[in-house]
Amino acid sequence: MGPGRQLAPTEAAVLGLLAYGESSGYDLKRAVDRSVGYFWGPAKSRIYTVLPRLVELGYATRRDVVQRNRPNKQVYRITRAGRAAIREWLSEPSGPTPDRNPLLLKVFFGDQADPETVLEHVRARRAQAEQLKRELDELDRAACEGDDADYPALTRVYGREWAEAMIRWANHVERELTHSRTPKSSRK
Amino acid sequence: MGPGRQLAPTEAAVLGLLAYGESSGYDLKRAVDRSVGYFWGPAKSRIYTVLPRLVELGYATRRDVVQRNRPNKQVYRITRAGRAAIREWLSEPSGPTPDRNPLLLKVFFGDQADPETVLEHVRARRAQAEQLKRELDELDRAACEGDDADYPALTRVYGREWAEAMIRWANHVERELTHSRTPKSSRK
DNA sequence: ACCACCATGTAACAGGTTACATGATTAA
DNA sequence: TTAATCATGTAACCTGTTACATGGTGGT
Repeated sequence: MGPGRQLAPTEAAVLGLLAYGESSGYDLKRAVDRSVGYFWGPAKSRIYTVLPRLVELGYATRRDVVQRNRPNKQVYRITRAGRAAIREWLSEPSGPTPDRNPLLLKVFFGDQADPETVLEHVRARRAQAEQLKRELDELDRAACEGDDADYPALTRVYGREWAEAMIRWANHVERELTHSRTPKSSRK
Repeated sequence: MGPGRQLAPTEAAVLGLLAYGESSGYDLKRAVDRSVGYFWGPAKSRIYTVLPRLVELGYATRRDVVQRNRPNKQVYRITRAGRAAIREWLSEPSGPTPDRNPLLLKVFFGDQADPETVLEHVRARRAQAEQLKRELDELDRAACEGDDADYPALTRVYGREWAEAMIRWANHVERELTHSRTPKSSRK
């Protein structure tokens, strides 16, 4: 038994979903897209790579399901060790923020291009944020289960908060970069 | 001359900083930390790896600087092709959002641990956000140059907006998860 | 006839991290 | 004497991506 090097995020995501019931790689890919997809969206190939790994580690078992009229499946089921592994992972601190924002990099060096270029990037990102809000509304409607602590709902609230911050910022950038070519430092 | 496969973010960051004047890997590491560090912070080894690459691509030149009383340097200077490469990179759309938020993953699966665990993560993140705000204030004070379009300042505004969204969200989570163990769905 | 969905995987590559290795000078 | 700063790099590893490969079934 692996004494326990800790879980990578995708491993944790897959294992976490597996905790709600056994499923195949194909199923998991869809489950990911419909749940954690907007803040953790691995390629399907990654899911298929991760699953045998989890079996190796003793965190899941694999079972062959024969089907007629469609391809057979490999169905995975979480083990007790697997559940322990998630709890373990959940209790470890997640490293600092995930920095890494290529858009900001482009804005930072914006003086090496013309303002229009930067504006396009920012507007595109704002459109994405608006799209995200719509998707979150969709998810809210689809979920709508709960009373007690609804954790997925909390992540949707985050998504919305993030999207709104993004939109506010985009508007700010637009104001700064368009009409007001006047020397002005309106530090908020 | 490389016809141009496009720049990776770290390459762009290094090249972008090089545009303000020649410098060594060591200098660049510090420049990164003091400028784009809070949204793009590569390890120093990455910087040292990237620099010779940029020379290979014809985007920078390297020059040996002999020093007394301290180690010699390799000093890099951006070329005309290098400047063109940044403009090129700036004009390309940056892919969607960088999803990838391990903290949210932990929150999402929060029901597989106890609420206290989740709260600790969220509080830790809020503390980081508050720290970031302080650092941004610091940077604002240090910068304070400009009239005309001040791009770095725009990225700091983003940082602040992000931090504040994070703090609001953390407070929300705290309210939801602490005293109110009551079945309630206060969809904002 | 064609496309979408079901279903699984491999191979090549990219982009990054940590840890290791070295060594002089200067300030406390 | 001990630690920080200056200074550069390599090696091993991890996590992830895209593109490729295959093939039956069911709806339009």
